[in-house]
Amino acid sequence: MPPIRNRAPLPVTDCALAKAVEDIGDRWSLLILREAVFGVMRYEDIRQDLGIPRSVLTDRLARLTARGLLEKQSYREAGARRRFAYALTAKGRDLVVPLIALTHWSEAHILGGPGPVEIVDAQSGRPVRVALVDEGGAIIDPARAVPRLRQAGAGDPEGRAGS
Amino acid sequence: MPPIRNRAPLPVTDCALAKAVEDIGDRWSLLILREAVFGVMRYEDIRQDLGIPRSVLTDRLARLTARGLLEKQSYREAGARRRFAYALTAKGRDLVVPLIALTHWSEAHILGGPGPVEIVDAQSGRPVRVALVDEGGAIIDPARAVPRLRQAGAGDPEGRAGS
DNA sequence: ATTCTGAGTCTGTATTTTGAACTCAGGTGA
DNA sequence: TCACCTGAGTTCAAAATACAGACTCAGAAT
Repeated sequence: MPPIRNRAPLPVTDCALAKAVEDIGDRWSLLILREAVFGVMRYEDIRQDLGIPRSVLTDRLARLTARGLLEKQSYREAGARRRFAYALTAKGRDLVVPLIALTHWSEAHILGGPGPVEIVDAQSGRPVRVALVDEGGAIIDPARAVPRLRQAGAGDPEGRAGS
Repeated sequence: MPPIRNRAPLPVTDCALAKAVEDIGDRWSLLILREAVFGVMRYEDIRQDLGIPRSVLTDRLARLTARGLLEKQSYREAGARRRFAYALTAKGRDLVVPLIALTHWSEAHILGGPGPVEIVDAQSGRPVRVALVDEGGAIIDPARAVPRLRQAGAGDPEGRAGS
């Protein structure tokens, strides 16, 4: 008899995750952002890396730009024509943490082992991973993380996670 | 003059993120998983919380079950008919870290402030956040995280992040 | 003047999503 | 026993998206 609840403590419309999904909840956006993280920032390069249809890429770049994750820059290399690059904004750059988290999850549960790319600290060169930490910086086991309503002063009116 | 690269260091087909996107890269899957984290595990309940069309919900539950993120359990409460619950598997439960990371990102960059739900350590009751940590447990600034190919022994043939 | 390339646009077809109606089984109340 | 209700889907037509491929257009290079 699992802890089944029949209603979430919060309408989905107010949910931060739902807003995030509007920005990046489709088959291509996260992959486009990953390209940008790797420094692949031009239309043709992205298209060939991903094999994404042109019309979809055009649309996604426009959407990601409109939402403030990418910024379209035009630049000119010596003796070449003007070209464009879609660079990560601060908002887009901050997505690296969720991106790394998802990648590690996929390596653990889909690939079944470490993938060919790892994330390291540029300073020390040592690999980094994603963890839950409390205010003091102590690492918390994800199984102990539970959601709680911020508003009400009550102790635990809602929000016990399934884990 | 940004560090533009014209090819990613790894074909997208080999990319862990691409596999993850196959599982959860659409408008509904993450929201369904969030429901499950909150303990909302039944077809009708999820449907009403999310406002998702029935045919899509049926399809997504089947897909998430087939991919091993959810498990369809049938159970019977006293004097009621047999019903079904879609419970998180270990694989699904481990998605809470990316989910929390995305939620925090959305609060920071879309909502513009803390949302109504926070994640706390069930033991201490203190809020937790997502961070990059190195092997020693020290917290690393995301701006210092860079991708690197695992295979080749070379120092830094590829993979400088845009940040 | 012709060719090439990057960055799109356009078009016609295939897939998905949506919303609404319909099904079906188990249980309840009369 | 019969009519009714509810949960968990299935079915269907219409609308929205995705896709592949051809086409456009401007600036350089030959």
